[in-house]
Amino acid sequence: MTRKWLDETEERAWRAYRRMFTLLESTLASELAEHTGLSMADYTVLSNLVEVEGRRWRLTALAEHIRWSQSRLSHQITRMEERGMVARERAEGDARGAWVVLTKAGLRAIAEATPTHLSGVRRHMIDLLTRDQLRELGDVGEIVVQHLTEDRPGPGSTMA
Amino acid sequence: MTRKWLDETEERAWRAYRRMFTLLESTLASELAEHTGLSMADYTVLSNLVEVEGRRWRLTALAEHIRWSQSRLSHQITRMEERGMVARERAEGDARGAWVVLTKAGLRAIAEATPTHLSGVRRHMIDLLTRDQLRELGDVGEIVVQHLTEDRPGPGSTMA
DNA sequence: AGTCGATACATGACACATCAACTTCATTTG
DNA sequence: CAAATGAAGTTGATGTGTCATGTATCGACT
Repeated sequence: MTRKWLDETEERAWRAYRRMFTLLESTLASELAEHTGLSMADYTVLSNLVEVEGRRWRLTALAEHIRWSQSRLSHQITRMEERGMVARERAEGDARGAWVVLTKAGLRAIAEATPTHLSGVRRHMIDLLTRDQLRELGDVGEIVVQHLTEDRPGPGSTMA
Repeated sequence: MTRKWLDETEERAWRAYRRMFTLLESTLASELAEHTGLSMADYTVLSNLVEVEGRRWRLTALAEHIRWSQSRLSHQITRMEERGMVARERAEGDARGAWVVLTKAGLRAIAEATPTHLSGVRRHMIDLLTRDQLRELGDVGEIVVQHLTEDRPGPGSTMA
């Protein structure tokens, strides 16, 4: 039962990583909610819309990009639509499809939220680390990501 | 709008980190669910119970430890109680309080789940990294964690 | 044209998380 | 010691995610 699965260095890395995520996420989420009224889910959708040509995504493509299930995205878009931040448009040339497009209100919202959010990212993480640590973190992330995308399952995720 | 908030190195680190988490989490969650029928939430509770003296926690203490709200934990415990993995016991000496204790079934469940889970952690992350990278990751995590616990808010989190 | 299997998306039921009360007991304090 | 304050947990309403399924359309093949 008390057999060790990870040695000391490994366990320390794993625990620290996990705790970092938990704390960081909840801090960023509450700062974002407090300053802008957006949830992380909202932010994910909006920020992905704003940084793309035409400010529109096909539902499925976006879902895949942010690793959400189609269903989750569809529900989320429905709710955001009700709040006027995005709109659906029928896709020309494919009568099944639809675009999610950013509205003026959505654009305003993300424009306001971005500084808040990224300054939090900076204060609570980026600025605490050296250039080397940032590079290491990038390397580590990319290694793991690459491993996990060498075919692997699809959606069923938790966030962006 | 296209003003840069993070430089290239910073943005790469941030994106890689985030993507790593998303992928890792969903992979580990589905492997765990498939092999053991437990959710990550179940695993979090069980693993924290098993590694402590007496295999019991006071509700509030556990909630704080894993950074959940009391309410969330209470609901989760109720559901796990229905499945027979944990039980509540009234606390002696404090008639308001209650202990969550691990049951035999819960012990069996976590004993089975741990190898599955940690081998996933290993395969999908630990074994991909060098010792130095593990140490760096540990350092980075601890730096951020320390910063975020220098008073900071409480619960309102998302996971363990 | 007609069938068939895939694709794009929506939906409703259910599981889980969050939020704001609420209950019960402990502790402080005037 | 009574009243107030606070701590420990619970509960129910509501918001959000998941799963299985439904509907429409597309594309290919006959």
